[in-house]
Amino acid sequence: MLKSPNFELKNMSTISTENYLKKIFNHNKVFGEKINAVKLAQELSVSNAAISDMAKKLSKHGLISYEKYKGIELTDKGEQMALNVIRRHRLWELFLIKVLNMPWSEVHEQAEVLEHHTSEKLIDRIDEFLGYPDFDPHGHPIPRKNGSLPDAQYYISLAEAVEGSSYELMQVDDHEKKLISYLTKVGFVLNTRFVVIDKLDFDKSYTIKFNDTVLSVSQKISESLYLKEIIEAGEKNG
Amino acid sequence: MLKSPNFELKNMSTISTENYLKKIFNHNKVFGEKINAVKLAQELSVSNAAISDMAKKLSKHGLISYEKYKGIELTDKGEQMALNVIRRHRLWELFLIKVLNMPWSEVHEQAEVLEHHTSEKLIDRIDEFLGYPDFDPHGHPIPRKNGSLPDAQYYISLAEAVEGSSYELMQVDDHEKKLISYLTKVGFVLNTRFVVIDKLDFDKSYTIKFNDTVLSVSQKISESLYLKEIIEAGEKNG
DNA sequence: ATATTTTTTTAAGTATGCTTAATTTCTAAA
DNA sequence: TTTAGAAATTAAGCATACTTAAAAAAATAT
Ligand SMILES: [Mn+2]
Ligand SMILES: [Mn+2]
Ligand SMILES: [Mn+2]
Ligand SMILES: [Mn+2]
Repeated sequence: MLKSPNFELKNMSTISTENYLKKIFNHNKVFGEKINAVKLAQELSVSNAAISDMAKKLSKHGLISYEKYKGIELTDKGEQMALNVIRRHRLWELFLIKVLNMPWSEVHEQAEVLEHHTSEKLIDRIDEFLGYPDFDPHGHPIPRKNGSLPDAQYYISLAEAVEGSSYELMQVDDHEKKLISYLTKVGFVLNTRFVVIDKLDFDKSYTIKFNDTVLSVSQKISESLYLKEIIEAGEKNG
Repeated sequence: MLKSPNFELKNMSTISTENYLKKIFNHNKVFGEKINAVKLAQELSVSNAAISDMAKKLSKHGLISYEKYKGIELTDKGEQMALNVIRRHRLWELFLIKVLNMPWSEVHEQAEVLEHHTSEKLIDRIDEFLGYPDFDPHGHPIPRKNGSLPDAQYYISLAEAVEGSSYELMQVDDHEKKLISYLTKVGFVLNTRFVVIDKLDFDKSYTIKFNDTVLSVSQKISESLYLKEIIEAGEKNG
């Protein structure tokens, strides 16, 4: 009997593949289109050659469909796997913050690791412990056990906010550790309600007020903060 | 400038090395002597050649001292690393059981993975959450952050117990998932108090009674159960 | 239609951590 | 003290997941 050839269709769930699937999924979610190979390489900080290799493997295992020069897309199977990793990631994030009081700024990094090392039974326990939550601490929806996603909430970014209106901070991009540290330090955390006092054309910065704090927010930061407008009692939407 | 040679003295903390260090430490703890290479290979289910390779690496990094044909021993540095892994393992076990209600029988396996993927900050939070416990759910001491070990408690195994005496179940070997499932099923869990009713010379099995349950325990199982004798009020030890 | 640029693949090589098979080194028993 | 048998090492190879450099393929611009 011959030695088995390069690789048969086994598990195919490694840390690397899980991270590839997640990136492909997220790009599609955010931009509504397939990710192309060069972009994926940049996002994952690997060479184009690495993408080429990996794309072959993922295709062979039926996790992506890849037409070269056209982009990479998840199959249903690949999407289910991606959702599962994202589920583990977001449940961990919430758990680390809510239960273990880890700082908001450190939680993403640790979840990025734990997401690959968590059995189904363990993640179910965490889910149960948290009361089957729908959103993670950054406001992102947590995929359910069955693979469905809670209704996405479409927030506007602070960069789209209007002077004089009131908002609640609902979501923050979680990949910039320093940003999250900063927001925590100044007390501008999730669910904080604030008013936009001023919008400076000069540098596109915003001046906002929450509690008794007046804060100037640069354009760059304003693009990472997502808000829900607060309609005051008595006002009518329309 | 030349490409860096085979390997410089970098981190040297990988899943593999952590598991090697743990095994070396535990053997020494249990048997009071260095582990020899062949034994280590068996324990880790790898070939002797793999041990040879890895022993070279661990030595080069100052984590073990290895005299061939004489055995492998941890250096102080290696021992601190081992204790750290064991700390993470045991804290996770306790956390998974106490906080997340995972079944006793599944906890070891999951901890075996998580121990390699837990930042210092996270494990400190878990430690704090649990109130800086001294013992894990199998009765084993949990190394402290500073590397010290709570005073080991020396229990006797059921195989050494005496007919007619009362005991409390204090510790169970955690590597046999099936054993732990079984004990849980029959209700013979940690801290159960029981009386040894009978000791059969025929097959070295024990008959014990706890609550209203009478249980026959085979020799093999009896060797994995560790007990503390209960001195009844009024009795005197001596 | 042809040329340029971008995208993609191939080829060769690295590191980790294993394997089996062959060989060497050492211990211990006769 | 020779020697059989452990114990340990070396050699060659595999799998994963990367790298750089070179080549090929397709898209785009002229
Ligand atoms: Mn995150
Ligand atoms: Mn990750
Ligand atoms: Mn354990
Ligand atoms: Mn382990």
